[in-house]
Amino acid sequence: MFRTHTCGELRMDDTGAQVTLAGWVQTIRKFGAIAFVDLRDRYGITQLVFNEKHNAQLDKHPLGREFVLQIIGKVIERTNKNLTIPTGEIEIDVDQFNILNTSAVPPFTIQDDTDGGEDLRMKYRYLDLRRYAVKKNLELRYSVNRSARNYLHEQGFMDIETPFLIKSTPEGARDFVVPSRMNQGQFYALPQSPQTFKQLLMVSGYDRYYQIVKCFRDEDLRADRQPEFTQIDCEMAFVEQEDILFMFENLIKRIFKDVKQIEYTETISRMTWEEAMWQYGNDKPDIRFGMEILTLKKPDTVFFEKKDQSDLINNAVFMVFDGAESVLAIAVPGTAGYTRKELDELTDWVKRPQIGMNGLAYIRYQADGTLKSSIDKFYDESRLKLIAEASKAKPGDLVLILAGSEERTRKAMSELRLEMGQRLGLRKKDEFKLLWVLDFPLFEYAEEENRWVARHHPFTSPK
RNA sequence: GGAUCGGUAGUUCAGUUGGUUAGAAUGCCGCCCUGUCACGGCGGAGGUCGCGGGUUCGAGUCCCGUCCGGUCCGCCA
Repeated sequence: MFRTHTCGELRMDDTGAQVTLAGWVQTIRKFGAIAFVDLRDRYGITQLVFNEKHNAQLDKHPLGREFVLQIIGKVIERTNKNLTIPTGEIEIDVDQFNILNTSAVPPFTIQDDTDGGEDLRMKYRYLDLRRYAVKKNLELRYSVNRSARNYLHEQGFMDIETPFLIKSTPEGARDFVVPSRMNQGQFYALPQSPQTFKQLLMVSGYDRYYQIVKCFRDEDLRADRQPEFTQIDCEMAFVEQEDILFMFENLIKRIFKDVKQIEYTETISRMTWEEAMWQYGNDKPDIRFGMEILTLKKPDTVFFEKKDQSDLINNAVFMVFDGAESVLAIAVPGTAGYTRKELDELTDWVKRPQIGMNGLAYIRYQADGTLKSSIDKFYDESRLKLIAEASKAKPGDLVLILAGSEERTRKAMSELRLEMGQRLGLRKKDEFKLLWVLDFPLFEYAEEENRWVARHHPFTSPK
């Protein structure tokens, strides 16, 4: 047998057994005549012990990191146990070893906290994939995939493959294109999603379809966005909105349960796209903390139906607010004591090109109930108090105000809110809250056309 | 396409106002070490400071150009 066990499975119960292992050399620790070698494979790490009897062979063929070895030896109990790894109570007293392949010195360390930058790790992807942290990510992905497939299968969904070389079906993004050999000068497009095919399937009566499928969009990258990505694509026929929400709410809960052993029992809360943008300036808001946005001013043209509170800031002859399309505020709890230096630093933060604001106004709602602000010249204390209270500030809180164009200001305020939430430790990594943002367009009856028409939000509205 | 930050040892980075021989950590090599597991100790090698031009007595440092990479905007949903 090439190997009798993996490098992750031997335990105290196996002591005394003769085993054959194969794997990669993780590290070598030499002590005069004896040497410890950590042997790694996909399943774990097992410590090997080499001693004097191997010296002659090792002098001739020294080992190095990432050499591939096959060894035969006996499982023995360690005198010094390492309880931080599952195989840490045993080691292999090596009898014979065979160098299957040597290795050049790797350009970065094969460890969780590798010293390699991203570029280098991508260049040597086959080395990066050996790292535990990367392996963990692939395992997580596989686990989510399996859980979703199991659930959808149980719910009667059918996995149906759809073509990749297709006729261009414009969806908004640029198509990736593949030249056709048979039809010179003509091209296939790669699908931006299986949209038209799944509609075809619905028409044909395949009323529950799913596919975990690659999609291609020839657009520029972002840190969290790639031109090629995978989505869980589903379609149901003969259903209402509630049926769909129920089905996929349970899909998400199932994935959390299968993958992370987390029972998410509460009903997933819901919010319309409009509410999300109004309260948080973001279509994927972090609702683990408050600090909701107060709209002091908004342009008439904007999508929102709610009214702004412009009466709170009007008639002050303050050009920054008067000349701005939108004025937004948030109340940051317990930070009225921020020093001038801290506020200047925050101002610089919103002026960064990534945020792109011209400045930041603030109101300190001090613990004693008095108010101080950077806009004292334009608003007396009673008006400041009205603004602060409209933003739900309490004594001890700090109100931050941004002004500018609607789109940029709302986006900047969303970023500022997240940043302040981060600084105050309100965005706890181990806490999560699921939320439906229902961004499906609302429908309106158009008299003149005698039909229902979708009221799109800005992202899907035609140019 | 635009803005912005970066590029120095195998790797991750520091390098002051332009000034002597460009440093640290880690990795690598050698010697020592029989219980390590981030082993330890001693010693050593390792540099086209992305590239091209300019300013200067003198450039890793300043200026111009160019290439590459990150982030954001545009774009995408």
